Amino acid sequence: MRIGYPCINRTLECRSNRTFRLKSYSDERLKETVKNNLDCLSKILEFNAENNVLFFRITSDLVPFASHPVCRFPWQSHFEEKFKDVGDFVKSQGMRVSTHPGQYTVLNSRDMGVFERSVGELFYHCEVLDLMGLDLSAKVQIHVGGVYKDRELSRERFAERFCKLDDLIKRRLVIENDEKSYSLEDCLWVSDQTGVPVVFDLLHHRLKNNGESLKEAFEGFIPTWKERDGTPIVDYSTQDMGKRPGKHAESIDPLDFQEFLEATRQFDFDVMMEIKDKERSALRAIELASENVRFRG
DNA sequence: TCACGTCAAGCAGAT
DNA sequence: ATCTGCTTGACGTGA
Repeated sequence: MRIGYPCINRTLECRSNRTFRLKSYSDERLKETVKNNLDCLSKILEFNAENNVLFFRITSDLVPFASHPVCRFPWQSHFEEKFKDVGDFVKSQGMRVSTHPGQYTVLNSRDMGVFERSVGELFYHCEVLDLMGLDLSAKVQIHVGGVYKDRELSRERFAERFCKLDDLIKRRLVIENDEKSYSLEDCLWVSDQTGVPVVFDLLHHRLKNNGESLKEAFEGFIPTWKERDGTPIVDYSTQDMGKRPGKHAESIDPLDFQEFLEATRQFDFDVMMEIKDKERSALRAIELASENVRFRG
């Protein structure tokens, strides 16, 4: 079991998700921002290594506007060495990284323009992981997408679109259950049609499910991960009490996390701690999990 | 230096 | 019809 956190480190001064306005785009601006972001990513990964954090989600803003037509600069070749260095460090530490393209990536959209832009965005995320020289356990995680008043038809459209994707994308893509539209059951259906692995999001599952126990849920999604996909991934978070359902808690609830570990102890998986205070809760989770024999840290 | 309106993009659900 | 939230605040103009 590896434990990690998404995108931002609040202890360090630097940020790997610096961006700028589209209107102020220039190749120079892009170069400067990407250099900053990659340097900071290195610092975050070094921090993680020192603290036994072996899992990390890389921000989608690493290369701002990478999939936008305005960006013609060959950032791939310009930063080739740097990407490779980051990837070498990840590998040397036995770490795993993932990415999570945003809400605008909708593979099953009825609008072909949206679909095509989504493919471009997925291509960018995969390119970053490829440039780092990482194996196929470095995943790109998205939701199934829109419902358009017909969930079955729309999840079917996702499956059809997925099958036609370039293998470069297909081999890294994984889908995650969400709290409104597509439950674990829907994701497993899509996985059955396509072979895509399923990330299990605990908070989303608590908000939208089909009555499965935690054990049944794990027995469902774990087998969707094949050897080359690496260890199955779980997004762990808890509800921010008193706030809108689905809002992530400010910090880890140690008791809930320990209960969760206990309830799932027969399974091997990596955990992304989706908690607002980022690395702080990840470090606490690692402490708690260290008492558990499964933890590789 | 700071306040605050706006920021590439889609969709669903609430207001 | 308009606003809010998503993984989430930060950019950048104007005073």
